[in-house]
Amino acid sequence: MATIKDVAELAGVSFKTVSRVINRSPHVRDEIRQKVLRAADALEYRPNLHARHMRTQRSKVFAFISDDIATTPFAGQIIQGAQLKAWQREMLLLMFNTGGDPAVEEDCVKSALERGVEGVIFATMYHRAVKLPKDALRLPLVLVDCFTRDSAVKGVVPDESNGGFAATRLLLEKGHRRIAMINADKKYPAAAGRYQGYQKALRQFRVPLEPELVRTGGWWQDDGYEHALALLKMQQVPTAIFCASDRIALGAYDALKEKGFRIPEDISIVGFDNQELLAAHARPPLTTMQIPYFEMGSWAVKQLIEANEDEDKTGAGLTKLECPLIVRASVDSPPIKREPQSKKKR
Amino acid sequence: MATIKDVAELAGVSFKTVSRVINRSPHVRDEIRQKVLRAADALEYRPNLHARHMRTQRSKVFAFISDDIATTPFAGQIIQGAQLKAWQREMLLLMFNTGGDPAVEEDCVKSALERGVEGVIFATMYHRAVKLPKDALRLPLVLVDCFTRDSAVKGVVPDESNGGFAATRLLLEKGHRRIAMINADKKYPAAAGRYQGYQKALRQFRVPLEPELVRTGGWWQDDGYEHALALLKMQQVPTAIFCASDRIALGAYDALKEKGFRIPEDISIVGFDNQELLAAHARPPLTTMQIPYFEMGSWAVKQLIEANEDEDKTGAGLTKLECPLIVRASVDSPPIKREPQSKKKR
DNA sequence: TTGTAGGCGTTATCAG
DNA sequence: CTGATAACGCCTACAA
Repeated sequence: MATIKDVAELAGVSFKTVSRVINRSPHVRDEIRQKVLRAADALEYRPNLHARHMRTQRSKVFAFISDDIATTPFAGQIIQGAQLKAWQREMLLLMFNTGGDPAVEEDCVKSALERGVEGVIFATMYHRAVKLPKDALRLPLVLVDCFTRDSAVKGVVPDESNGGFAATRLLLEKGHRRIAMINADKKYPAAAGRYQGYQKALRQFRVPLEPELVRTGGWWQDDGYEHALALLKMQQVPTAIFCASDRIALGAYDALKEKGFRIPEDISIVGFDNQELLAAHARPPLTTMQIPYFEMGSWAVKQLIEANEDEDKTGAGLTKLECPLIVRASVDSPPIKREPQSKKKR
Repeated sequence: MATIKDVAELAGVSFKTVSRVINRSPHVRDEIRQKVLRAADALEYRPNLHARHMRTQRSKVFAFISDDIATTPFAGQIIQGAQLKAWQREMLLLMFNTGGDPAVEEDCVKSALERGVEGVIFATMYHRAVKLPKDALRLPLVLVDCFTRDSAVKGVVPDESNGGFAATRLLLEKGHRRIAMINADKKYPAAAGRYQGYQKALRQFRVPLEPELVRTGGWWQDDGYEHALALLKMQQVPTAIFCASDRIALGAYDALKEKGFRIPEDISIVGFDNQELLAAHARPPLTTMQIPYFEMGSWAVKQLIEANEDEDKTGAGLTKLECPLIVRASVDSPPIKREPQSKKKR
């Protein structure tokens, strides 16, 4: 690879002049600038960023540390959000994957330190509390989809509660009054938040919360299937179900279809996550809440960049990003009320 | 951050001795080594890899350039495979995302060059032919899930044909003789390969290929649904369907269920991709072929490392990695043959 | 507007 | 076994 000196020699100037041209210093005669540019082009010169970093202490690299990138389809969105924003500022992302192992996490931070990264994005693949690896705070740090118990670090998570609220409100606005929720265990912040939103919406519409309409279990299709089945066996079947995940919703789909209920004519369904693969291609396509993974990734990098530019913009605290409603075809008005009927399989 | 000289001073030795200790040179007295190690520890010394790189020309970084990481759930597996293998060798991955834009691809390569990466992994999110960005060949390069028309570059793709063969063979071994295939357009190497395998298996079992059993369209649930519907309308309904993707298979699921066919009692189904989210949690869980994304990522990095160690191991050519069969519950023997029945909805 | 000296933190070479 | 000196490619400070 050609160096700055090679270019200087070919252009017949000192290497410092080349340096000025490369760095867009205004103090170079235009004629000379052209000459240098031509020489650089001819030699296919590329500045060596490692060398530059040694002088400037700016590596133009962030570390992206995640717990488990492979098992969830969301990782890509966070990464892309982060990557795109970084690319705009000519920054790059160095990938680390810890598998959730604290020892590996420490090694990652160590490695990031050795490479002089200018900041760290620490991302988890589901919304949860984390313990920071040692030394993590020696660098500018932003948390994505997670938080520390003391929230002493800057971070971003989805606004679960508002999401649950919006999902439930949609159903209420359509006229539903008997709305079930199939939730996951409330030990998950996502489940707890979405449930809060559900409650709040009911309250706002003065619909009493009926505990037997709220069912709790796992995040998966099976859970949705079983709970939906139970819901369908009730004396008075709900006219709508808010599911805490798209997977739960699709499990519910299976149960409803099996029992001969039509979606959305008989029962409306709302999911959560907007997993393209599932939600957009279900029959009927699923109305759901999107989690702003892309935006969280992008937001994190933005914070890092701003903190780098403005020393005092470092700060702490948790930011919540809105979950947009994705309207598809699984929600409609409730069926017109008939004479109370004895429950039977149609 | 402490430097090698700080450590030397604290330990009361020359900085070169510290360097020796850091680099595990055997030519240091043990007593001095301990002293240096203690000093390094006390100062929390970390070698500056940029500085090291300047001397050694070894950045210990590979570039991972992908076209579109966010829209497919597979990206994470490739990345993790690559990342893990790299991590074993103390190498890191620098992420680039091109969005498929050739101009951006060039910028990525340029950027990779500036940062002195030791190799490039160029990955696409579905199996296809690519044109290499300019200058890409100035670096050791490995293609993942794609290939160049002239296959002058080293690369790795799934063995689609063998996968299609194994899927079909499973069905044949179970006793099926009337096996439909719902495929995607054969312009996709994946579709073409899987179809080849289907043909080969039939041939091997001396089952004549019936063109009306082979249906072609897109990769999605809708396609599977429509084609399955058409298949069910045939005079003689197939006893098994090999679907070129899990999404197609799940669309077929919907159609079969709607028409009252049971899986696998009436009709067996095999998919392709092993998308955990879809296949493992379908009702019934879907038997399918796994695409070795993780292995491809890992393989790519391994090649790069070996090429770095052995100049002459660079070479070209396409490697095909096996697609393992994932047995779940959607395949069984064909139903016992009855009197030919008039086709009717059950 | 241009050029020279010095140093960023390492490792390589070669004496001692 | 240990240490002085040079070099990697670039940028900063200062001088011309």
